[in-house]
Formats: sequence, C-alpha cells, structure tokens
Amino acid sequence: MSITPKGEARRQALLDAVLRVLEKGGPSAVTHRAVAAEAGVPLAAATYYFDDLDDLLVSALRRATEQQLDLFAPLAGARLGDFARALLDYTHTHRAEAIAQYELLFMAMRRDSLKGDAELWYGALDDAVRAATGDRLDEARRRGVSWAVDGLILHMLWRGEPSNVEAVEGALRDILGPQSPRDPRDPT
Amino acid sequence: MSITPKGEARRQALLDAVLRVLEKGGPSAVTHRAVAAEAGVPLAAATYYFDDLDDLLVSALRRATEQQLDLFAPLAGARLGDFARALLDYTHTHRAEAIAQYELLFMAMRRDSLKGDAELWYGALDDAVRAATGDRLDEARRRGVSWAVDGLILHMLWRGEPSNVEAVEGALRDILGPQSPRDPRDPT
DNA sequence: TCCTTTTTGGTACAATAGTACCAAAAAGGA
DNA sequence: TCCTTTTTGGTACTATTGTACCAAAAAGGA
Repeated sequence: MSITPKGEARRQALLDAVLRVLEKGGPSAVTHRAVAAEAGVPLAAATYYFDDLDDLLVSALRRATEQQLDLFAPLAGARLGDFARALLDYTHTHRAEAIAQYELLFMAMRRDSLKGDAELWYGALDDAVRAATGDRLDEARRRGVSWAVDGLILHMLWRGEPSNVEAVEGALRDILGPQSPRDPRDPT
Repeated sequence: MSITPKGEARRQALLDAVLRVLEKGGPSAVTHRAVAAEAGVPLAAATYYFDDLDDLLVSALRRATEQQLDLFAPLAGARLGDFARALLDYTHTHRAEAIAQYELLFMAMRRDSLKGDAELWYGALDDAVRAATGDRLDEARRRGVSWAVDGLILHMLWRGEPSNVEAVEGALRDILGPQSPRDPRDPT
C-alpha cells in the first residue's frame, strides 16, 4: 500500500512542527523530542518518517523554501504594491518559513548538497524583481535591487519593520531610487 | 589578583575557537568539548571562564561583532575601492567572524538582549555607506543602499562571489545605480 | 618567604538526545 | 474475509553533553 493518507498528514505535521520549533528556539532546539511534542505525536513518529534528525530538519527546510517560492511565483507583471504585499506575507504571515529558509541558506554555506535550494530561492527572488520592475532596469542594476530586497527582508525579519504595505512600498522606492516612477503602471 | 595575562589569553583562544567551530559546523556544533578541543585546552577550561555554554557562545558572537565593526570604522570619506576592499576583508579574510555576526542576528530574532548588538552592526554599516558615498545620496536612498550592501554581503558569504576588488566595486556600482559616478573622487 | 587567590586538568555524574526495538493496532489488497 | 504491509506508541539502550567537583599546581601580594 506504500503510503497512507493519514501517515502523510502526520509527516506534514512533523515538518510544520520543525518550523515552529526552529523559529522559537533556533537550530539547536530542533530535537526529535521537541518536534514530536510540538506536533502532538509520540517520539517514535519523528524517527519513523525520517531517516535521522538531519533528514527531518533538511526536509522541513526544503519544504519551507518551496512554500515561500509560491509567494513570489504569481508576481509576473505585478505593480509595486503587490510586491510589497508579497514581502509582508513572506516576513510576517509566513515568518517561520522565512526564518527556516535563511537557516537553510546558512547551512548551505557548509554543505554543498543544499546549494541548489539556495540558488532556487535567489532565482525566484530575481524573477520576482524582474516581474515587478518590468524592463525599466538593466540586468546589472536589477542585480543590485535583488540584493537590496534580500537585505530588506532580513531587516523585516529581525526588526519587524516596515510592517505595513505603504511603508514597504516606500522602502522599495528607496531601493529603486529617484529615477523610477512611483509605480510602473501609474506614472503620476 | 583578579586576572592573569595567561588566563586572559586562554579565554581569547576559547572565543576564537568558538568561531571556527561555528563556521564549520553551525550553532549546534558549539559544545564545550568541541570548543575546548579546537582551542587545544582541557574541557574544564571552557567551563571555568564562562558561566555556561550560552555565555560562551554569546561572548564569542559579541566579540566577533566588535571586531567586524573595526573593519568599517576607518572608512570615513573613503573611495568606493576602499569600501570594496573592506567588504572583501569582511567576507573572506574574516569569514568566521562574519558568519558569527549573522548567527548573532538570527539569535537576536528570538532574544531581546541581543537586539542592541544587532543595532550596533547595522548602525556601523549605515555609517560606512554614508562615509563611502559622501553626500551624494539623501537619507531615504541611503537606506536602500545599506540594505543592498547587506544583501551583497550575504551573497558573498554563501556564494563566495564576487571575490576580487574590481568585481566588488562593480557590484557596488550596480547598487548605487547609473546616476552615480564611477568614483566620487574620480569623476572621469 | 609564606599565604591567599586563581588556575589547572582530570574525573564523575546527571540530563538530554539519537536511535533501535517490538508487540499491538490499523489499513489496505486479494 | 484473511493476509500482508504499514503504522503506532511505548520503552530501553547508548552516546553525547552540560556541569559540578576537587586536589594539585601556578601565580601574585604582603
């Protein structure tokens, strides 16, 4: 029968629990017992669905990255406000996933097998920036904007600011600089 | 007698060892035993000089942050090339300290007592950007540039690129945008 | 010099954590 | 239905780790 719906649900519950534990206590807090407790399942469940602790952690980080990618995927041709909203969604509504994603980035610094996942995320960020700025920026300049958005995300994660759409839009304008109109579709 | 020169040296050796262990294995690898082994001192030394493991870790992260601040301190009025060199120094020569500093940033996300250290770093980054760009940028725009430099640093840390002064200078120009001259002091 | 304080380093203990194990239960498929 | 496979959850074992302890050594100060 190979896989059970209920079993799959439990597996997902464990992955979710990893993110919550990670957000609250950092990487070193991610233990079989802590995750199982957070997910409300017995200890053995955490060892049954994953080869070992590393597998559990990495699986959770990869899943979080995929989920975050979806937030930016539908941004093609979007206005600046939509991009700002996506950023807020990324750093506030899905804060645990965002933190997980950056933890994965740091793990990628010392483990080549994770580099691909990191590339995936930065590729998506580039695409989103491209989509939101249209063809107003050349490739070189867009590279700088992507770095700035990355820095902005980091800032939003640890400071909690900016915390509303207008403020994030303002931040994005500061990044794009004075030569860009207030909104690509609204050249007021 | 309160403190011994040799004892102080050993204390510093332990803090250095923390950074190396952290760079290699991440936060969860930082154990009394691993640090003591890396520093070449007996286990008990790691418990003698610090209250507990958390004290050891946080002390090391704080020290790394202070050291990194020094890299950007003497940048007042510097040219873009000097800033690029400082970034390379930061991410390559002092990679372990840089990683430690970002680990501290992530710890600050869940511990208020570390927020001040994080502010310190970002304040220094802002100052450095201000010093390197002179008065060519207004405050809002400078904010965007600081975020971009932060993102660039992250990129340099996990990708290792750009890895030479010219390339970093190019990256900085991509960040500053087309409206800025190649160099503030060299308006070729 | 003698005395006090600090440092050393080896050892031991208790807590935590990773993982194996297994008998019972549940879930499909034939 | 019966049989096989998967899942469950409790338990136990072992490794790792944080931390306490202590006697000996070293390091100043009087």
